[in-house]
This record gives sequence, C-alpha cells and structure tokens, in this order.
Amino acid sequence: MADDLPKRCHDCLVRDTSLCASLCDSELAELGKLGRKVVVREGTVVTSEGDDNLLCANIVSGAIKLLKTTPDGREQAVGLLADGDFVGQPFADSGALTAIAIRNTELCIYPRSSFERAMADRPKLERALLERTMRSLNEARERQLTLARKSAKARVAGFLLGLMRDGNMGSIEVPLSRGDIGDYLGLTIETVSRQFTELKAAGIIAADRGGRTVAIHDRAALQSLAED
Amino acid sequence: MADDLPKRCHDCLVRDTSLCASLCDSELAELGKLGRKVVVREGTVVTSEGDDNLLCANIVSGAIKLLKTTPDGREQAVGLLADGDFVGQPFADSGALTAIAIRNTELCIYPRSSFERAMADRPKLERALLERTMRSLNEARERQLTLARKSAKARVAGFLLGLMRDGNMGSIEVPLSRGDIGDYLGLTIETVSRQFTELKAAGIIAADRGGRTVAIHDRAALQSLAED
DNA sequence: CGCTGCATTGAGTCGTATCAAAAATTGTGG
DNA sequence: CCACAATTTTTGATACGACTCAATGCAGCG
Repeated sequence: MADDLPKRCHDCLVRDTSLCASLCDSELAELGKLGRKVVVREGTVVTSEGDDNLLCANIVSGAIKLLKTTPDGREQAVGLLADGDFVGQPFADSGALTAIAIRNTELCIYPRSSFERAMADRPKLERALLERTMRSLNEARERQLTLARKSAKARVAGFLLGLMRDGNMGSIEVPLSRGDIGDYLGLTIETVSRQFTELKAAGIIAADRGGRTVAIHDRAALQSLAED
Repeated sequence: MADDLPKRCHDCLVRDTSLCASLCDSELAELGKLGRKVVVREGTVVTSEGDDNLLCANIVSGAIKLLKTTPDGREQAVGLLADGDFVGQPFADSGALTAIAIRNTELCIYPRSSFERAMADRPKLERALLERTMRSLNEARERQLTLARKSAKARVAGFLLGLMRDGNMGSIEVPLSRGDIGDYLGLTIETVSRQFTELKAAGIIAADRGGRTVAIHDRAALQSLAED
C-alpha cells in the first residue's frame, strides 16, 4: 500500500466496486487527493437539469435518483444509483439531469476539470467509465421496453425482482416511496398502490410498515407477471 | 495524406463525422486495414439479440433500427442510427440488441477483437467512443421521458421535429413505415396513423405518397404539441 | 385485372389516469 | 406515553386515451 494513500480511500467502502477499482494504490493516491467526501441528507438536490453538468462523484453509500422533467412539470426518473455508482458525465456538454438523494448519501466529489485530466492520464480509468456508461445505456434501453410496452403489474413485479437482486432474502426493504416508484415506473401513485394490493391479495407478496417491507412468497409468479 | 491510406477511407463519406474523425490520416491508415465495407439490403437483420455482441461497425450510409423484444414477441425500437453512427459495444459483455437495416445500408465492419486492440492503442478513439456512448445514453433517457409520460400526439410531433433536424427543409421524407414509427414511439400503427390524420386536419402538416412525404406547415404548433 | 402489402377509418373495450375521500403511518410537543 | 398534526398509503368512482378487432381504401406489381 502506498504511503500517501489517503485514509479515506484505503478504508473506502467502495474501493473495489466503484470506478476506483480500476486503479492500483499508487494511482488511487493521486486521484484521492482530488476528491473530497460530502454527506448529503435525504431529499437534497445534488444537481439540477438547468445546471452546467459539472458534477463528478462516486456514491460511497446511499442512493440517488436521476430525473427528467417535462415542460409542464411531470417527472420521470431515468435511473437509480446506489453504492459504487458514478454520477456525472465528464466530456459531455449537454444532457444534465436532476439528481436527488433518496436517502442520506455520502459522495466522493471531484472537480470535473481535474477528473477529466485524471482520466486522460489513466487509460484504465477511462476504460472503466466507458464500460459503466455502456451498462447504463443498456439499462436505459431495457427501461424503454418496460415503459413503452409493459403493463402496470409487470412493471411493479419487475421492480420488486430488481430489488431482490441486491437487497435479497425473501424479505426486502423498499427504499422508495410509492411516489418515487411511480416516477420510476411511469405510473401514478395510485396505480402502484393498487398493484401492491393485488399482489398481496394473490398471496405473491406480503407487506407491512406502510408497504415498505415486502416479503416475496412466490418468486416464480413474480417472474411470470414481469413478462407481460 | 499518408501514402497507404486505403482509398475507401480517404473517399469515405463519413471520414469526418464517424468515430474515424478522431484519427489523423496515418492512424486511420492502420485502422482502415482492419475494416471491410459491407452493403446490406433493407430489411437485413445485421445482428440479433441472442448473438454474441461481436458486431462493431460504422454506418457509412443508410439507417439501422435497434430493437428489443418482449418474451411474448412485442417489439420496441430503442434507437435509430444513421450515417456516421457506430453500431456495437466493444468491451461490453451483455446487452446485445437486434439491429435491422431500414434502408439499403453500407457498413464498415471491424472484428470486435481487433477493434478493441485499436482502441486500447489510441486514446482519442476511445474518447470518441465514450462521448458517443454518453450521447446515446442521453438520448435513451430522453426517450424514457417520452415513452413514459407523453401523449400519442406529443410523440408523433416530437418524432417529426426530430426528423427535421437532419433531413430538413419544410418537406421531409419519413424513412419509416407506420409500423416502424409505432415500434419507435411505443404506439400502434393505428394510433400513429390517426395522429398523422389529425395533424393534417389541423393544417399543421401535409402528406402524400401514402404519408411518406411530409410537409411541415406550422412548426411552432408542432413544437408546442410535442410538449404534452 | 386481381393480388399483396400498407395506410386509413370506425366501433367497442380495457387499462390507467384523475379526482376525491378514508385509513394508516410517522412525527411532534405536551 | 398520549394526543394531534402532517404525510403517505389505500380505496373508490369516473373519465379518457390508446389498444384491439374489423373493414375499407389505396398503391405497386406480376
């Protein structure tokens, strides 16, 4: 381990899952000097659609939703980010989104200009960002299919299955309000709620605490519902 | 100009708009050796969802639609590509899509492995791909908003405006069938047709030749419709 | 001329949005 | 710990937009 590796990097929870995983300790030491840790409270608007697309940060812990807004004010979440994900678009000149923390979130923020320089010097870093960007693109395309073609029930079922991939166990914490889920799935609060109710009635899930804790009873049924 | 620059590169229509624009002549000479031109007929399936994600190519002329398919067979176009665009995802291991030529199309195809090697050697090429990928991501997110929240009329209006950006003039050729437009906008053929009819009735556009040639009479009206 | 494929038009249905109200949950101050 | 306010979720009634199914119109072509 490099002597000058900042402590916050060495102990970092996402040392091996974030973009930083592409760097060895000595490279990380240099990048580490550029970044600073920032903690934002749930609900904080981290950056906004009108802004200059300057944000570059790793999410150390927490979660962030990316939003687009129609001229008349309706919102659509176009992505959800969690631990280890990168926020921002170095080298892009447009396409800024609104980013809002949906939990208390710890960010490791870099000034865009110095982050761009760091990438130019370190091909592995740039490669890692390219691969991440492609994954995001594939997710965004998958979501086009969902938003354009799938029924409300299929969207909710797919959403729950997506949560199980990480949170896991038969029981999962839903980290979003009904409203946030609606934004993400392109549905209204009421429709999301009704789908939860119907899934409960069918014995496929059980829920309590205002529907924030969900137990999956019949995963196979969810799978098949998610396809319609 | 480098002596060994292949003629097909020097004369290439997209020398300055494709990924190749990031390369100088001597670099292009090397990359050029790896590629080969292929002409495919309209309707050709260039690559398919099940395949191995090996395709890497520049579109020299023509147009390609990228499709995803639901388990029960419905299609959703997740992107349209035109002259100068790049098809494929070097360094990505999943996320393959179906790509179908919607006109006779000329491709400059590279083997994925050698294209990856070329990118590793040439930072400018990799940077150019990163920037393109980010643009695609931004488009995909914009489309999420459209598909999730906008009315049929707004989608069709927005689609026509998008065509004007490139094809231009008051009059534009619609390069897609009603069915293809429906796939792209997440609508049925009938709904697309009805929207065209209503736009004609309102005097905002005029169309003939089975609706394949469209004249925009009131661009401002289209703009405002595209926002609902 | 009669195919064949695509676009248009029409009638009816279904799913989700909308509007409105009740119920459950969370948070706050006494 | 309880009472009360604020927020979120659930439930209900209704409306509307897009889909579905079906028929007709129109062009290109053998």
